Amino acid sequence: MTNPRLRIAPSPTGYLHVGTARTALYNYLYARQKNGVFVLRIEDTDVERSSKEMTEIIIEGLKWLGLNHDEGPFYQSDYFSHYTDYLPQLEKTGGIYRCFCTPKELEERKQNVIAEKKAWKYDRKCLHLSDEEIKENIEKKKPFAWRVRVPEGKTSYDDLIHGVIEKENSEIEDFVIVRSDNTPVYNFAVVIDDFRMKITHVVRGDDHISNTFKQLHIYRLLDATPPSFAHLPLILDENKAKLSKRTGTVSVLAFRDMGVLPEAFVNFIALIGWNPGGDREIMSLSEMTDLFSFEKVTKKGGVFDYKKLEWMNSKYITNYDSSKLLDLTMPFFRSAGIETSSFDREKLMKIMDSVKEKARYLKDIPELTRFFFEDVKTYDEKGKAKYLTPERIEHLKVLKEKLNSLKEFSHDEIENIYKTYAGEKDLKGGDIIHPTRLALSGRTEGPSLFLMMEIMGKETVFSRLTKIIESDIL
RNA sequence: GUCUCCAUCGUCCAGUGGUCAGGACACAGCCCUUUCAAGGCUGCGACACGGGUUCGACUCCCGUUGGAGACGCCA
Repeated sequence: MTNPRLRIAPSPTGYLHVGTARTALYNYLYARQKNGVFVLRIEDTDVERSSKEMTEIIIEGLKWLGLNHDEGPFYQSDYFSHYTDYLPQLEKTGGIYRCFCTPKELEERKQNVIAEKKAWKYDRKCLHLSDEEIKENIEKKKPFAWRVRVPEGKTSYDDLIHGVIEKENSEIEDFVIVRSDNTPVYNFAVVIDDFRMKITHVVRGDDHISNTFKQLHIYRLLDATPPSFAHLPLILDENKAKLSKRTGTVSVLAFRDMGVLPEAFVNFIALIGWNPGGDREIMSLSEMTDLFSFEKVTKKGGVFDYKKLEWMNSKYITNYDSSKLLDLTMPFFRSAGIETSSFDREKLMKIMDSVKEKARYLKDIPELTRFFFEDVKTYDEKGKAKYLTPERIEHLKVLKEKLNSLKEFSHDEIENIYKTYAGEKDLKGGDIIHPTRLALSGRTEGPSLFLMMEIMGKETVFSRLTKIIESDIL
């Protein structure tokens, strides 16, 4: 067998949906694993709802995730004529027919049927038109759509995830493939595209299972071998309904903008509906590529658990390369209004390292590190009462003197001063550490104090200590 | 309403006839500690129900119930 060809075919809706991202991921993993080709195709046959910007957002999202495509992007709207080119061929088979019913007529008949509490399906009115009637309608230039005539019998296929799925043809209506304005409908465009692009595996959401039966009939009329299908379980919201814009964050780029690392996001969504077996959870894209298989994809829809994403993201941040982390965090400093230019890169990386394991999102980092960059303006109220007692400020005075004698203002040296002083005065470390931290950062929590002092440097440490010692802050 | 899919802790997954039903997130407690985190330990917590098949069912079959999805000249 030749190398597989897979595709992701999003419709430009203004954002890259989390579900689409995961579908893209599984397509990508399989294509890469089998040395296949991953195609990007934009399904914009609904011209009114599509735009260039929307398409770019999707491409940007895919790029952020690192799911690079090999071919495309192709735009369905560029190929409108291709679809209708197949019409004569299809007509010859007798498998399609013209439908002159107007949307309005259809709607009326549909309502009548529903009123009787019956299931609506196209009533085949136009299938029974005589040749003369058809001719007459055409001469009168009455607009028409093309419908597929679904034959008697059953339609079935072997889904890579669900196994054999079967449906009575009587349950499938004669569906439209070309609108009366001569544009193709989704189900038709998809089949023609997949056929022309020689797609071998169609991997998409569960919600397309019912479309699959219709598409199978088009393949039949085309006399083409259908691709393999894999229908993925849906990603659900807390209410176990299909994740939608209404019920949760659905845009992939929104996660980027809150400071989720792409690797963490990919890892997380991969695990909704798939697992290589066993207890493995943290995996890179290339590891997943080796491990992926459709057999291991779950059938059950999975809830998008923000808490677990948060955990996974913090884990990734902790283990991330400091330099890369810094680059990705810069925009967040900017939007937090923090000026970082007075620090060199080495120092900035140290700052990153000091808070790496505390941040859940990149957007947390500016607030976690603000005091490194700006003077302390406010001091934690509770901390002030608790730690900045006169007695403790006395300690700070002495400590400041001792620090002054230091040749090297480093973590270890500073620690030595504090430990020794605490021992001499029979104090607990916290008795001098907490007041110092508060004086230097205005806060009661933060990075390890001695490390913090080393990063800040002697000058800043002294000026901030002085401010506390000399002011009547109490 | 019709059709299709699905069914293990609150959530994400392991499990493919014999397991004390395992891990992770979340939650609770304890430990560590220089605060906050992180980390370590412990706890809480599930095979939807009813029939079969079998020496034996979470695992196989049927049904019930429940949930979801699709029923457009949207994609």
